[in-house]
Amino acid sequence: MSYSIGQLARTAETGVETIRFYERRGLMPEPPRTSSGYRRYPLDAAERLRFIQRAKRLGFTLDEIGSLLRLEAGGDRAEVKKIALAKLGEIETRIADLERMRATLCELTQRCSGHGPVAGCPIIDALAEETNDHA
Amino acid sequence: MSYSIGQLARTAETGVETIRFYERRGLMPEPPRTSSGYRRYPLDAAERLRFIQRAKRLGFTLDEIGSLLRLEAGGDRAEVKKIALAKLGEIETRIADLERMRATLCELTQRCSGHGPVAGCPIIDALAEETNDHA
DNA sequence: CTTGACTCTTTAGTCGACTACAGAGTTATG
DNA sequence: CATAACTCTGTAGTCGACTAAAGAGTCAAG
Repeated sequence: MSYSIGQLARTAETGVETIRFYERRGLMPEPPRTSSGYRRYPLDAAERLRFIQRAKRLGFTLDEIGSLLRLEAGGDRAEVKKIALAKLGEIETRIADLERMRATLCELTQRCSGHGPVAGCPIIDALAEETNDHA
Repeated sequence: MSYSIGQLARTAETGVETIRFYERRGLMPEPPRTSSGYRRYPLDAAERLRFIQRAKRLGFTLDEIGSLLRLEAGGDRAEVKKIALAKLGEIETRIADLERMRATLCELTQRCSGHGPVAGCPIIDALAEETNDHA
């Protein structure tokens, strides 16, 4: 048995267009075709799509996922770990950036009474002031 | 005195194209022009650009910054706080998402020896396995 | 007065990951 | 066998925030 692209999409809970897009991007191998040109997918194609989805949830880009898939099919474990550690570093940087924003916004929203005119609003003041440019 | 667009760009440490882009987006008001059509900016234009930059660093989109600028010129403090709280919520959501990724990646990279073939690599296994689909 | 730096408008390209559409052919169902 | 649902290719649009480039006009310095 094999899947049509629509069956595969339903099985892997993704879109038909997405599968074709992944094929163009080199993430999904080109499947065999029927005589009329329809794609026929082996059953494990769904697992490959799931792999992609899980990797996406971990923050990997499609290019990185492409590398991981190539490594899966015979690669060095060191390479895999390198990619994962790089991603971990990126994510930690993004968290740190967001934490800084969170801290500032948290403080400003707490200091803002939330009523009255905008004059003297700590939030607007923080954005407008020419001092305090170290946020 | 007033700025040419290039002088303003240098003063506010941004690009000429960016200023024109902000004008099109409605973030910067259309300045008066010289007889030959060159933009002449009042000195406080630089402060408006700084406002935009600070707001961007706090995670606001250009549309939100547009709202904040409109509120600055006479609005309700409640509106400002509402926007800021919404942004704070967004950021906390993004942090939570990233923390989840971080935890998973952290665990996987620690469990991965980093040498040998890819077979049995915990990272690849986690992505490939049909179980454990709750990350 | 010439040269180079600046500015003008309009249009298009970038990144990432899709998503949509047009127009044509194919397959499955009643 | 008609019709609906599916699939094909190729192209273009989306979001957000710019960035670049083309081609023409303007301004300042020597």
